[in-house]
Amino acid sequence: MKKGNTVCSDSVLKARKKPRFVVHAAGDVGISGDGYRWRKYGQKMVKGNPNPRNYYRCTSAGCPARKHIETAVDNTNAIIITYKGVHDHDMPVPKKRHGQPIAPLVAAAAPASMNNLQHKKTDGGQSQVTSTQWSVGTEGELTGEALDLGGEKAIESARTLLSIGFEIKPC
DNA sequence: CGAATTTGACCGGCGC
DNA sequence: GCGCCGGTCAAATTCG
Repeated sequence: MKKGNTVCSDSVLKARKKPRFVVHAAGDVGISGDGYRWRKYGQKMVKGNPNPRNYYRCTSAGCPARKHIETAVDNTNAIIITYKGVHDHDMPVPKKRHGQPIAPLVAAAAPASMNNLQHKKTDGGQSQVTSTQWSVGTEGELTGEALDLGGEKAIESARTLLSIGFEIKPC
């Protein structure tokens, strides 16, 4: 809609990337897999962070949920997930998956739990922002730090997720 | 064939 | 008032 020049096509023709999607942190596995389906709609290089920030949006129609994922500056193996908004629908069962994923990964639970809290706090449910920083170790090490704007609950949630994450095995 | 991902450009808001 | 940065969209391409 805003795009006037389609320079994009040129660039696209120039050289398309082969690798579909390169995960991120070491052993991330499902860091961004919160059970919902996200569609990447943008990527930007933010100052102060040599790593690009990825913008994801819930594929569900009408769902205002958004997710920003960026790699921590300090720890390249740590990612900062910022959730904005809440899902106004249930967890859509991924059609491509085996019917039902064993269990949502660590990060998976994060947003879900927080959503609950937010829902209570803001009946309107408009500008909720939840930042969660996950540090992924080498193999199955997962450390999560929930940095919320003032939510001990968020941290607790994060903790819960953490536990979940530990119990769940990538594969 | 359908869905998802990638990249560049545009727009709006905020700061100086 | 101008400049900069962050955030979002849309078209094209690729993969399952």
